[in-house]
Amino acid sequence: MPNAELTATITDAEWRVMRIVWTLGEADSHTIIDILSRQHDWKAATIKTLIGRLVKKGALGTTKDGRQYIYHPLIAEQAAMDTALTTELNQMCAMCRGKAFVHAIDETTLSQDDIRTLISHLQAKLTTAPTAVSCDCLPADYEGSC
Amino acid sequence: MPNAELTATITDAEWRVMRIVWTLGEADSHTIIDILSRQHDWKAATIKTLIGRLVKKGALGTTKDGRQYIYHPLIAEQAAMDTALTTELNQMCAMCRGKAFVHAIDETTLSQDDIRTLISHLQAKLTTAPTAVSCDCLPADYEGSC
DNA sequence: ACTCATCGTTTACAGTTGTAAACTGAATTT
DNA sequence: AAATTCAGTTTACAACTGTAAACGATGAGT
Repeated sequence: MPNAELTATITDAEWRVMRIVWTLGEADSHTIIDILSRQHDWKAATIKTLIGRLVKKGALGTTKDGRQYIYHPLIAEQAAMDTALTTELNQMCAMCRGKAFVHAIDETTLSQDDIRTLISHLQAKLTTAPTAVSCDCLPADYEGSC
Repeated sequence: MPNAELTATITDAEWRVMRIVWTLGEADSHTIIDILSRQHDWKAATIKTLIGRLVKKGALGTTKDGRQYIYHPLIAEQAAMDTALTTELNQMCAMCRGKAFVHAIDETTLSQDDIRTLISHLQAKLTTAPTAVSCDCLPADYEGSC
């Protein structure tokens, strides 16, 4: 059950490895290398490096299986995604986040269920939402807006 | 009018600089350094480096004003945010993006107008949305789901 | 004219990331 | 037992990042 708190961050390339292991639940390096060396054109050595780094930073755990290891996630996929997205958003101007969401949602394929969930969360939010969100890019003694 | 297509990416630290210039519309280095050296505890030299890199990579333009420069954005803030968010999302499993949105929206303060816009976009999307979005983490010949 | 304060540019340097070859030890084959 | 084959580990290396000191030119004050 993956749930550890990750110290380091997972890089873009490492993210590809995690997606394979998250989806399969667990995988040996042969499988990971087989899939990734086709998806991208990465050499086996490259993928081995990424796996090694993920183990070292605590994102993947290992179970010995004879000569080789079986890798499994130590962090949950949804939690990693949530954190990555929130971190990205928090870096942006608070005032502009809403429009960024609109754009992202327009660009993303979502299931009917996801859309209904989103609508209901948004409707609930509406009752307590502020009239406006102000720009937080400047210290208090400067004024301005995006 | 900022609109250029950016070749390189803007890093986290550089993003802080851009937010100042985006918000003020234009700024001299003294202003940028004044604000940022307080927000973080960056030395003036650090901020100068970041400004220089942003000019070199085409994110900031300059206008000479006597001995110094006035910096102005060459790329639009909303476009940069949209791209950053979409890029981040596209790196994740398609099946899990909806839940990531739900989490992000729960965590983000949005204005009533933003929420209404989001709801209306979502309602429009609902009519053509698929029943489910499947996992795209593996090649076709492997099966599996997040 | 000389000195001082600046502003922008150069140089610095360690850590991270992408990309991969080389090596090492154990298991499998002959 | 020797040779071969992998799986994992070490080493490599350039580019990018965060962080900053040092330097050089130019305008301002004396």
